[in-house]
Amino acid sequence: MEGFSVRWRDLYFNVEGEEVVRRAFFSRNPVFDFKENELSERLRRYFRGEKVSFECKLELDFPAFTKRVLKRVLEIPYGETLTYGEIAKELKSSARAVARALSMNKIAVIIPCHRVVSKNGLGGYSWGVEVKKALLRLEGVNFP
DNA sequence: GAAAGTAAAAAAT
DNA sequence: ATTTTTTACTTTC
Repeated sequence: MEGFSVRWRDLYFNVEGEEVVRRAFFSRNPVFDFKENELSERLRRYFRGEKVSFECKLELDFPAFTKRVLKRVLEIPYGETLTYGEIAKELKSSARAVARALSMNKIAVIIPCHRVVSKNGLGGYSWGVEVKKALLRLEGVNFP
């Protein structure tokens, strides 16, 4: 299996896939060899707190609605957040459906689903809300 | 096709 | 501040 892992605090961020990103997720231990490429370099800078954007090909093998949600989330700029409801309104859907679509996101950070929060509260995150909070703080967003 | 299951939001209490 | 509708989309019968 090809990919790379970069360390961030006490976690490892793993990206699976070379040309096309298949998955990206956090884990306690590295699951790939440390291989450098352009994307890993950007991620390293991102985790250092630099404002970087990721342009890479993603494998989105999802139903139509889910893809629309993910594509919209991809456009949220660094350091900004939207609520599930706001996205739902744009897509003429409901907050609950948007949340469900996001929960299928296999590609953390690169698809910035951590920038989607609930209206009063934080919402959820597949790799734990602590990670979500840490990512938001890294981008300069404050949370109670 | 129907019903359950959501990482939500608004309304009601 | 907690509880109860309302909500729409995927998944799984």
